[in-house]
Amino acid sequence: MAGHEPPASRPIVACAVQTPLRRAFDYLIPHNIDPGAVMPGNRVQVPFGRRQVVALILHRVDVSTVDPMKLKPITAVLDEQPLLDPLHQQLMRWVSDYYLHPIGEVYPLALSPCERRGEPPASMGEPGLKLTLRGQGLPENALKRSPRQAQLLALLQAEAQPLSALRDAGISTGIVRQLIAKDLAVRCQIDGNPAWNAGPPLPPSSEQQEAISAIRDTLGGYRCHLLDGITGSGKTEVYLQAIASCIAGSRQALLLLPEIGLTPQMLARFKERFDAPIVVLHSGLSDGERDRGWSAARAGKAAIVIGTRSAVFVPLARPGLIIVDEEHDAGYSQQDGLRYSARDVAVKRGHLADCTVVLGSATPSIESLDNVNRGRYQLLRLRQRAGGASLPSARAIDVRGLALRGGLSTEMLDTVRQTLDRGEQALLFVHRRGFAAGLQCHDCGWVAQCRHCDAGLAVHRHPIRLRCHHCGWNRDLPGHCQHCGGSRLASTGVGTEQSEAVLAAQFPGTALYRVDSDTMTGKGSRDAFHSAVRDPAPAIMIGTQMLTKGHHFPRVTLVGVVDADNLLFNPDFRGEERLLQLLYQVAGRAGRGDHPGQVLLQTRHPEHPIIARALREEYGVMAAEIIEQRYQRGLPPVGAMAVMRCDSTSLDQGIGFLQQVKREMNTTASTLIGPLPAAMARRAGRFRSQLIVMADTRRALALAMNTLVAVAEALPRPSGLNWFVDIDPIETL
DNA sequence: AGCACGCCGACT
DNA sequence: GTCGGCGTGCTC
Ligand SMILES: [Zn+2]
Ligand SMILES: [Zn+2]
Repeated sequence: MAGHEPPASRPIVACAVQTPLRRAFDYLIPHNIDPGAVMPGNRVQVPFGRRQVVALILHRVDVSTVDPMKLKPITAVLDEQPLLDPLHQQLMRWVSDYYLHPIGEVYPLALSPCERRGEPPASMGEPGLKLTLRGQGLPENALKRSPRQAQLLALLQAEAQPLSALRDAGISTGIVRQLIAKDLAVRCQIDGNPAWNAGPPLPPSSEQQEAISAIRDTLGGYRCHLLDGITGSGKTEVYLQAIASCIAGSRQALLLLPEIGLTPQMLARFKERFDAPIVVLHSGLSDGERDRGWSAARAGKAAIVIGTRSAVFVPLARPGLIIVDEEHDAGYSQQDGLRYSARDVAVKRGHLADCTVVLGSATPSIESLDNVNRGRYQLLRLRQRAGGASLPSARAIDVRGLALRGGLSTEMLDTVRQTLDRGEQALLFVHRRGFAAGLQCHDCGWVAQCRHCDAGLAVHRHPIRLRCHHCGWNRDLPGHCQHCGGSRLASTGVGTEQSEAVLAAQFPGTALYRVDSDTMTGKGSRDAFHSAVRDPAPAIMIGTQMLTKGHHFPRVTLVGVVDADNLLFNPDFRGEERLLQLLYQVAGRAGRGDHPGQVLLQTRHPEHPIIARALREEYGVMAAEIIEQRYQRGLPPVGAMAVMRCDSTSLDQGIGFLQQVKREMNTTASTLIGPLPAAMARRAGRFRSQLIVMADTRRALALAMNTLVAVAEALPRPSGLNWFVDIDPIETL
């Protein structure tokens, strides 16, 4: 079909087509399309197999390696101007190369939902309503017979209104429709506030001032700062003032947060400070909202973009500053599809686009601290808490041989009581949700197992069921042991529900909040909890890690870690780093403001080096020791690591495939470990295995991984088997 | 991943 | 007879 005319006479372009295939696809530019209109970063519609798809132009191709008879022509050019500027194309190309992910799946991450579908980019303004000429001609007291319509008319007579503002004013869409039907009003676009102003800053401490100045001095070029600031030291104020400087130079600022739940309070703080367009981008928004925010960011209309990990890919017309808050947080690492670290992409982006990058954390990652040591990042430290509040005191409770109620020792319960008696609040951290971690037969040791995973089932009370926390499978609570028939079944390990029940009985009448993924289902429950927390009355908060993320608890003076041992013997090489970060983050919730805080750790291993010293030493001292250990053991940040993972319908199939890949790799520049079954080999009915790759240098790792992927691609793929690679994996289990 | 083609079992 | 099961092969 394409071959009626000598194809070589037409120009050829390489395109990123949305497909998991790890290559670009070449297309001809037909006669009816001006080759000048086909620019890199433009979207085009192309035939692909038997269907038409949206693709992005990568570059011109002088000599295609594809059989000329197979080349097809582009169907249509979808954009007059490229949606991705050359720097952004370079970033997306880097992501594809670095993470060894198909280019056709990487490029669309820089597009909004409607752009991915091939639709025109969204217009920037907010959808709104304005009066027609006829509506403008009405007298001020018109529509008296219909008070709601009159109210809307009055609002519109003042000025055109965004639909969201009308909703807030209590005007239903029905009223809007009625005015439109009467030809008094029409839908329109309301442009955002064009001002880029910052309100007065809070007076900074000398440390904050130093940090702000250091960041300010590097604006306009690439520099990465690590803002190492203990909880309550005012990192956000540093962000605000650095951003104020950035937008004063009419460059845009991008602030990344590790999870959606942190955006509302950050946005509130930003709206208070800035009279400037702020765009929020995360997966909790509707497609339309994302489309509009995306357009505003790319057009340079948005002064500030606040978003979660995927927002690192949003095009910005004039990027000036990229901030990654809580940079140590695992939420920046995507765990499926393209396995990227938004923090690492942010740093690369800053480097390519000459932006200043700020990584902020109270517990910086080992990688970032190492980058400071190597002189790649500049360290900015905040060591004082606002208002001079003192750091919490920490103590371990040795619970060996103690009678526990709901996992709580008498000492813990007594300290909770004292805290409440002083009119203060207590926060208790339990590692698991549900009532108990497992169910075991007292007579034969049988443990209730998930049908689809190599994992035990957790006991839940509301409703009463056994539930797998890895796949969601659940069953009723058995009355008898499934192995010996005995009836003495006992729950093992404590979950949030159990501690909650004990606390409710011990402290009747005291406000008690449980925060885990079972109670924090909707947006409403989260909001309700956060407003409850601001209530100064004595209260107990109990929950999982969810409770530790970034939130402010001004009245909490006691933090209890109910089962500190849970993270103690994690075989992953990042286990200790995780534990340390968790302990310091949890402790950071205690004693803000003028009340000193205390932290209690319940443990059966009080002699464990981390438990014994954590929270007495500074985080940085403990982290330095972990870095030292990593160097001794030759683990990241020394050299580089990657994993090829496999999931399949049988374990042998996965291991066999990885073995075959390993056999065909004759590398000396890297070390291959495995293949080995994953820590939980069977999960949701799939068997997981992995091949770990370690190399002394990034370059050697990239080389090895490229070959590894090429080998795996060339191998026939057994049905039901999936493989993928994970560069800089956050866990190797 | 889609989406086709293709070749064998149980339904109108 | 054909509706449909998913094996395997291809996409510029
Ligand atoms: Zn038994
Ligand atoms: Zn399961």
